[in-house]
Amino acid sequence: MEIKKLEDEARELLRKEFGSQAEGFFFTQPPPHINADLSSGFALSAAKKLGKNPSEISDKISDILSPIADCEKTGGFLNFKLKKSFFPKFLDSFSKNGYFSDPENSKTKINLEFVSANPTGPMHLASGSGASLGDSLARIFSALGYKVHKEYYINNVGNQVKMLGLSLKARFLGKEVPQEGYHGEYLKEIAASLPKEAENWPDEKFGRFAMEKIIDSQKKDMADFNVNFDLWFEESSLHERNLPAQTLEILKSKNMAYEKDGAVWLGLADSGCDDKDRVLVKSGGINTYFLNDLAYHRDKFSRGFDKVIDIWGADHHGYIARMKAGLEALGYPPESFTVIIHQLVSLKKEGETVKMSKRAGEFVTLAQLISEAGTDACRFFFTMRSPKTHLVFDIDLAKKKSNENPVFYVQYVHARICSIFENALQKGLLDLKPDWENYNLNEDERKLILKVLYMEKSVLQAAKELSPHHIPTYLTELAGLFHSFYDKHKVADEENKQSSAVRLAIMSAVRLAIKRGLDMIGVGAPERM
RNA sequence: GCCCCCAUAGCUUAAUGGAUAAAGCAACUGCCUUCUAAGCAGUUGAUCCAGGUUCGAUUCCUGGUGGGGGUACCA
Repeated sequence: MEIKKLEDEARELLRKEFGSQAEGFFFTQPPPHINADLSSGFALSAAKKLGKNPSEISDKISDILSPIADCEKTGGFLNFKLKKSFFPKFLDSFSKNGYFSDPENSKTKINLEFVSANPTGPMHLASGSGASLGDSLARIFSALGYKVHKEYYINNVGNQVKMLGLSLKARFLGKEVPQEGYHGEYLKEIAASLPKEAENWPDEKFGRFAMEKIIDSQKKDMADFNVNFDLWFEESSLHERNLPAQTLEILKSKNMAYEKDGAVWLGLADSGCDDKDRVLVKSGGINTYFLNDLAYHRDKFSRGFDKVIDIWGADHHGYIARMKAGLEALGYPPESFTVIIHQLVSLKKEGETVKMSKRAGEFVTLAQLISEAGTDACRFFFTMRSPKTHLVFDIDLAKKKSNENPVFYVQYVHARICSIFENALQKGLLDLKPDWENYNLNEDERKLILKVLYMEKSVLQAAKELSPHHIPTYLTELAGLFHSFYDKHKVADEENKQSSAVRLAIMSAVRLAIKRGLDMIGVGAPERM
């Protein structure tokens, strides 16, 4: 990552003058009206701490960094122009595989759990939102060199399975589905696929049958959505290994758990970790979901992950304090467990906001959405938004006017550049070597290269904030620059081999940036559109 | 009641405390004999309110207003 290298170099040089304050130095992208390659507000921000005036600091920096770039003061800001030799060096470096990868990161093993929808019905919009977020984050972390493991938790034990079985049985027998059962149409279809001898089945077998069918369809949905998990973890495997009971023993041995009113509680209120104590085992002797969840997360840590990240919908945010506190009680440092909350998706259909509830049976499934709008458009649409935004998904817009989705604007760049290279091949321009020393980049060429250079900022920011939306934002900006460039400048031009060679090198980098960016959000880069 | 999230253009959304707030859609005006018009160039248009911190606030803090979510011996 070349900006990072430049910053490291700069800090090294600045350390002699500014000591540890130099660590706060970094480059930013200059605003559009400033004609520069890199900017820094360091002189302004460090002035107070250093006890010097910004102008004085700027002069020093300008001197010190002159081996790297030419510096100019504008107000309190420093604006740099990179040396000519930087550009071919950067393009070459960018073209290498693993450009964003840092060997240091490969030491960190990350477990990312997301979606984990209940196996009681088809996936719907919220699952799509969680899947886009989780999978994109995993891809971004991988690109940065981290070891990432994607996991899906299947809650295949408990009362909901029983209810599912009873609901299926009722459908099978043509009877009324229980009030608190599952009323969706999908159980009718599953009932139709039951064998005849099912009339003699015990209730549990109906539950298992329904769940298997549903899990299969969920796996298919995820595959269709370009999301592939490393592990589909079944809750039942926790119980087979007696892990919840072991977890409870550990908590008891640490004097964190106590009995009251016939139930077992985890003491959290006294420590201030949570606002009240929470039940681990109900008075009937049944584990709460909380205890099973603690056991599950203990299992994740025992598999050797340094960082465990969960992605939950906003309706579970009240659960965070409890989980964090519980894991801390089990001895895991708080920073090793992170929960990302993504806001709920509401649905707009024919101008009205539709409430989604599985039990009411009224929802738009992910499968429907994929078949109507396409995986690429859906994933781009979901990933464009920050997880914090309360997304209103307009289903009619997604269906009817899918070509308004910016994903096509970005993909079109890839297709167009592929076309340019085909054209260049026909004209025999592909073997030309750019003569960088004798070529002066025009403003548009320079801007385009710089935009590719700045891609690392977006990738790093997405990873740091656990927010992949910086990638689509970046890609849309890069696409804008490209389309404008394309319209203005001919790339494969037999009349001008010198510029052709340089521009083809630039196009190659732009195409790669688009390809890598789309790949980070699980979207395809078509060669033709 | 208490806790969490959000409020930017007509709509959907961007903007590590920085410089003239950025896109898409919608509306309007132009541009295909030239590497794909799923495109380009241009016009109109925005930071909920009141204080505070700061050289500098859309961004941080406090208090409002409005929306969403949570406050289970449910899963």
